[in-house]
Amino acid sequence: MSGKTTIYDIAKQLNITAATVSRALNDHPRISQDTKELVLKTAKELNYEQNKLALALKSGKTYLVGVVVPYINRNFFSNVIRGIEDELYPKGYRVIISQTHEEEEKEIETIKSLLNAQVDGILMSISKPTTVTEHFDMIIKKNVPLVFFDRKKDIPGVSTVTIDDFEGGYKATEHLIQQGCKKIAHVSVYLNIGIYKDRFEGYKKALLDNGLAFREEYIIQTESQVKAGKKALDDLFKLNDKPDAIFTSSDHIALGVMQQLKKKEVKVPDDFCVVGFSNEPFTKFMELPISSVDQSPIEMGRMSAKVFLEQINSKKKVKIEKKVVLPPKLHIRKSSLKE
Amino acid sequence: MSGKTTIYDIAKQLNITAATVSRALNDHPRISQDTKELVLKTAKELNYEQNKLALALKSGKTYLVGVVVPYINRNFFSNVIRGIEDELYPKGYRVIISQTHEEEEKEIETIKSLLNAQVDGILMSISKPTTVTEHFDMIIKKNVPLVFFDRKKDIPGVSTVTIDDFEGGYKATEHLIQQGCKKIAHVSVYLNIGIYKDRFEGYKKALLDNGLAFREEYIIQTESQVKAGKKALDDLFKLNDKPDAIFTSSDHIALGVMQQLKKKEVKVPDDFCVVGFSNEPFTKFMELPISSVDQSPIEMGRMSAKVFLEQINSKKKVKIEKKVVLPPKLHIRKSSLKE
DNA sequence: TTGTAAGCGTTATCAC
DNA sequence: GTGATAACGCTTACAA
Repeated sequence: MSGKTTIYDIAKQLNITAATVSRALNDHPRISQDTKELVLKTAKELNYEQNKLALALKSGKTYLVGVVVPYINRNFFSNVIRGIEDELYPKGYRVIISQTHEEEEKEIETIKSLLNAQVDGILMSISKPTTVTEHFDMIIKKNVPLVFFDRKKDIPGVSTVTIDDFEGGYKATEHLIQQGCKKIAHVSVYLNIGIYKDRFEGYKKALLDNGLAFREEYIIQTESQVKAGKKALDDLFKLNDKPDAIFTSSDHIALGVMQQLKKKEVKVPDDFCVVGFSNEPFTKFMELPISSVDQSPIEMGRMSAKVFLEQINSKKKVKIEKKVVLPPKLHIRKSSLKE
Repeated sequence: MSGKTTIYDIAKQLNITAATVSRALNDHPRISQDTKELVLKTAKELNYEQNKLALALKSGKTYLVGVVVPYINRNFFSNVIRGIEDELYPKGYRVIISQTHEEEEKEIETIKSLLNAQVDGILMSISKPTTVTEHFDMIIKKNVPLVFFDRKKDIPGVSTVTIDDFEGGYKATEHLIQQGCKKIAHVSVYLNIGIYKDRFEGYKKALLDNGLAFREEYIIQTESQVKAGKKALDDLFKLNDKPDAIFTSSDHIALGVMQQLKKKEVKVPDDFCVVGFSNEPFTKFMELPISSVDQSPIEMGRMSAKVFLEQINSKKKVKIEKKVVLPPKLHIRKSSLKE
C-alpha cells in the first residue's frame, strides 16, 4: 500500500494498541523505552507518516496560515511573502496564498474560504477599494489571529505591521534639503490613501523644520505610473518659479520624471534632484540610478509572521494588539547626490 | 458558539439525523424538498459552515496544491504563481507556497512536508543543485499529480510545462540578422544547464540557417549578473574582429552590456544591437529599452495548473504525461531596432 | 506501562 | 425519504 500506513498497522504488527503507538510516537513519558524503540523502528519500516489531517481535525490546529495580498506578482508583496514564508516554515507552518485582485468582493470571498479551510491565522494587506469590515469581524469572532501589513485598517484586537511612511517622506525631503535643494515639489499618489498622506505629511514637516516654505502649487496628485510622472514634471515646469527637486511617493512616477528631465536636458543631479519611494528593482539599474525609500518588505513579512506567532503562542484568552512600525531606509543614489 | 455549528446541531434542532442533514446539504436526490429547505434555512440561521477538515479526512481530498519554487520573490516565479493561483482558485483549490532557497536538501524536506499535509498535487520548479530524484519518486508512488514548470527533469509519468528556449534563441538571433547584424555574439549563462544550452543552440541554428558563420570566439559563458555583462563586452571588444550585436540569455547581462556600450560611446542600436532574455520589468523602463525574450510566466503558471487539473480529473488509473511547450515572445525594443 | 473507548465533523452503506 | 452505524486517522481521559 502506497504510503497509507496508519498507527493501526504498526499496532497490529506489534500486538499492541493504536493508543500505545500514538503515545510512543509522541514520546509520551510513561511508555517504556522498549516499546518506544520498537514502535519507532516498525514505523520506519512501514514508512509510516502521520496524517496531519486527522491531527488537525482532532486538535483544531491545521498549521496553515492564510496570506492575502492584492497581487502576488507585485515586487513589494512577493517580497513580503518571502519574509513570511522564511519565518513561518521553520516553525512548521505552511503558507496559503490568495489574491484579491484589488477587489473588495474577492477579498471577502477569500477570507471566507480561508476560514473555511480552518487556517490558524490570517496575514493580509487590505485591497484598495475595501470599505466594509464584516469579514474582518468574522475572523476575530472565530478567534483567528489577524495581522495587517502595509495596508491596514484600525480595528480593535488586530495587530499591524507597517513602515513609518511619515518618516520616509521626512527623510527623503530632508536629504534633498541637505543637498542644497530649496524648492522641493512633491508628486503624490492619491492623498486620500493613508500611506500616501503620511509621506506627504513627512515631506511638509521636513520643509517647515528646515525653514522652507510649503507651497501648494508644488503639490501634484496623480497615478503611480511612468507617464503620470512625465506629465507631472511638465506641469511643474510651467510654473514661473520652477522647483529644483522632486520627492515622489512612487518610483514609477520618479522614472517618468527622470525621463522627462532628460528630454528637457536638465542636468540631474546638478540642477535637479529626484527621490522616489519603494525602492523598486529598476531604480538601481538605471543609467542614472534613482534614490528611493526602501520599505523593507522582507523584514515586514518576517515581522508580521513573528507577531502572528506571538499571538498564537500566548495564553489563548489574552488578546494581543501589537502595532509594529518599521523604519524606512533611504537609498541615496545618483539622482539626488551632488558631488 | 463562534462558528462551531455542526450538522448535529442542525439535526437536533430539526429532530432529524445528521445523515439526513448531510444529504440535504449535498442536494441528495431522494431527500424531500421540504426537508431540504428546512435544513438549508436552519443552516443559515445557525451560521453553519462545512468543516473542510472533516471532509478532507473522509474523502482524502484536501483541495490544497503545493507550489515549490526556489524563491517566491523572483519576478519570474512570482508571476508563475500568479498564473497558478488565478487558474486554481476558481476551481476551489488553494495554493500552498514553499521555497527551496535553491537547496536540494530543503527541496526534499519541503516535498515531504507537502505530502504530509496531504496536498492533492505538486507543481514545482526544480532547484539548481538538485541531482537526486527519490523525493519525486515519493510523490509519484503516492499517486499525487506532479507537474514541473520551467526547470524540469525527465521522469516518467511527470508532466512538464516549459517554454521553447531553442525557439527563443532562434527568434532573437534571427531578429538581429534581419536588422542587418552580421557578427552576432552570444553571452550565455552556464551552458551545462538545459535551458541555457537550448537558447544557445537556437542561436547557432539561426546563424547557420541564414548563412552566417558560427564563431567560437563569439561565445562567452558567465554568470547572470550586470557586472558579468560588462566584462563580457570588454572581452568581446578585445577581439580583432569585434561583433556588431549580442544576444544574451540574461537580461542582467544585457544590462551590463548596455552600460558598457554607453561608456565606450558605441551607438545603440545604430552600430550595435542587443537582445536579452526573460523580459525583466526593468528592460522596458530603461532610457534605452532593451529587447528581450518573454517567457510568459503567467501563462506558464496557468498552463501548469490546467495540466494538474486534467490529471486530477481523469480516471484515476490513467497516467497522463503531458509535455507542454509554450512559444516564447520576442519583445523588440530600441536596443535592437534600427530605423 | 498499556488498553479501552470516545470524539473531532463528515459521508457512505445498509437498512427500514 | 430517512435513520443507524461505521469509517476516515489520530489523541486522550479513564481504567486497569
